[in-house]
Amino acid sequence: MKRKITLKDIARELEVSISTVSKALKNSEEIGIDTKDKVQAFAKLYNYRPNNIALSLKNKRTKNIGVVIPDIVHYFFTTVFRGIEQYSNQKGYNVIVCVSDESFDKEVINTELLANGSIDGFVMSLSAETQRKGDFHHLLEITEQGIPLVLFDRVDDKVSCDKVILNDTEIAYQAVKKFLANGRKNIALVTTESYFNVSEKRAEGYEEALSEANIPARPELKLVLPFRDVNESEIRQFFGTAKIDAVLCVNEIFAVQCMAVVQKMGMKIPDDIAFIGFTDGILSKYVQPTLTTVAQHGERMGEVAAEMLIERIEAEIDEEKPFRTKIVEGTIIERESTVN
Amino acid sequence: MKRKITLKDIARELEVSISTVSKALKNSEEIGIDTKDKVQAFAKLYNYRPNNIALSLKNKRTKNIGVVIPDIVHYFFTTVFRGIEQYSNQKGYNVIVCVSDESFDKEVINTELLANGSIDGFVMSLSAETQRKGDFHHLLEITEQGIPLVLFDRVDDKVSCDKVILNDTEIAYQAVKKFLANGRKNIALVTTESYFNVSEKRAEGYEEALSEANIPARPELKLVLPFRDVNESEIRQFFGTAKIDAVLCVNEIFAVQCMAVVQKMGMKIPDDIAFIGFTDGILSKYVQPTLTTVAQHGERMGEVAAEMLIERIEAEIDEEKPFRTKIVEGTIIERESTVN
DNA sequence: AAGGGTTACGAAAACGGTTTCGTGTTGATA
DNA sequence: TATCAACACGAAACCGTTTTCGTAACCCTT
Repeated sequence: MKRKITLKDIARELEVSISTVSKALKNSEEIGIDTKDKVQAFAKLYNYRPNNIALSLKNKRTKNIGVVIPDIVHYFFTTVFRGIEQYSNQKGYNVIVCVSDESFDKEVINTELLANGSIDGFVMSLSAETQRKGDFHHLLEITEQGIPLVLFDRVDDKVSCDKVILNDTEIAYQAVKKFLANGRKNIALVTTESYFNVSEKRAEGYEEALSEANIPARPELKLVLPFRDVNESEIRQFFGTAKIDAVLCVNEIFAVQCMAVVQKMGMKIPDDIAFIGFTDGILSKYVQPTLTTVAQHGERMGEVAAEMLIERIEAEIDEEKPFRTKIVEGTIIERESTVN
Repeated sequence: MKRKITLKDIARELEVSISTVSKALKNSEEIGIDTKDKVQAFAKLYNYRPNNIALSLKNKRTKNIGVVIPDIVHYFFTTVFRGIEQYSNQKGYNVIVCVSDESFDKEVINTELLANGSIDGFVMSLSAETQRKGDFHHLLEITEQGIPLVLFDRVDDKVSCDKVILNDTEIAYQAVKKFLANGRKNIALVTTESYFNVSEKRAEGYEEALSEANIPARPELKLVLPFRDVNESEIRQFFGTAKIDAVLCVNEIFAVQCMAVVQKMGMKIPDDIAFIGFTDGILSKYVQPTLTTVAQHGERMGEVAAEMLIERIEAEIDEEKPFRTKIVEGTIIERESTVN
């Protein structure tokens, strides 16, 4: 087993001081050419690499960024993560991921742990529980310590930091307009509990488009599904009761589940009923019929978030930049569930 | 902005030495009760937390584990990652993820970077390119340095370390047996390039089951698809040429793509043709008809991998344990694509 | 009163680097 | 020959901890 070699080892072996070795390896002008050659050759031979931890301690920067997300087995978050990881890596940063699992406590514990020197900044998306409780003290602690923080997708106005979000309201509005342009009138919304800011905003876009078309909002056209363990009978009852010819779902899973139910009920997609979902994941592409969805461009969001974060990390200390909110524009990808 | 407080700050403020503060916070017997109270109260008030980096340097352990996987936007790897993350977190470890993106170079760069002190051990799955090249020098370097390494799923015999794999051969064998028991005779295999050890092993199971049933292997029943960008016409031609009544696919995407094609060609699933895939992801559950698949229990694999890794990390230095290979048993989840 | 054992704390080294600030040696200059 | 840069290198501080070891101060013993 070859132990890792340190500056001290090289210094001892070559009978020079540690500082000389350090400088020689950085090609400092201070060191004579012979010594430099000797040190560099030795270092190369023994494959010397500086210890990251020692560097971090000295430089007070770890070149690590912390990513805290509610869930990793979830297409959207996964793509955002990829964006973050790619951009960060390319900029020389590593990524430490913590999954909050939609739990407030886990989110708090993870952030506090990482905040003690392990990372230079955070990219986060709030857990469901955090959004429901509206308790952001842990984020306040982070920002008060001067640790840069970027929130994406699941954000909250009460937290002041950089943010990256989708134009949720606008794109939901556009989706409904598309239904309307298609002659659909009875447009339903399938959504989650309202404490999710994104669902809320998508609902706003939905209502806006309807009211603009002078279609009164009808509560019986709105179905709120639980976050997990959706049961089919609820869906069946919803579509059995009201007359519906178009459905906007706030995610692709809801859309696919609803499509399966209405198909079993004998309706034809998109002739009798059209669907648009959010999250352009694999499901949307492969389900039958293929689903028209709003591509949220997760990878792009991740890139943007990482870019903003690293910019802050590397900014001069007292460069008092105001917080920005960047908006990534969704794209409606048309597939079989709407064209007819 | 509240700067992070250090031992030195507390020591200065309370006019005691740094060592006293350190000991007082650890409730050392050495320190008088009054001093302890005073220090602890002060530390609590100012929310003192030890700096992780300094601890890492001192202790020579980071409590970080490195995870290097080929792809993150991929159901199987994502679930494994979740398993790793959950187990590690619960054991007090954080997880640094690097995505090799199926590239050998990225894999090498990432591992070398992390190996310089950033992590206490690795969990990895080999990139496609690494498997194709058969070059494992970077892994050798890691293990030679005494850094624990656990490989999962995409492993190789030439690397000596702990491993976690699926019983690929056996479960593929069982899947084919299931087809046979169902009266199917013309059983196709849809697979990837052979340098993937898992595909290779699944193919072995497939062939074993056939030869056991005295069915000669027919090369025209084997379709090799590229890793990405599958084009439909190739699939169409395959199913148009040979008479096939059952298909084993080495992943769910292939299965879903093939199912879509054969359905368009007018075949009925599962009456005319049955399908079994690997990777029990969301696609399998939601596609029409739902797909019978081999659940690879990614989360379990991740847990097992993390457990083995942490065990090694925390083992006494010279505890010469032999390397182990743990096998996670797949489960065939029956759905509509096979029952009839 | 000298010796011995606690008690309660501090000094310093160590982890592995970087960097500032000397300083001894050399050669050139006056 | 005395002076002075320039050169080439080393000592030491520092980052924030932990931990070993040393040692004042006190009390108790005889």
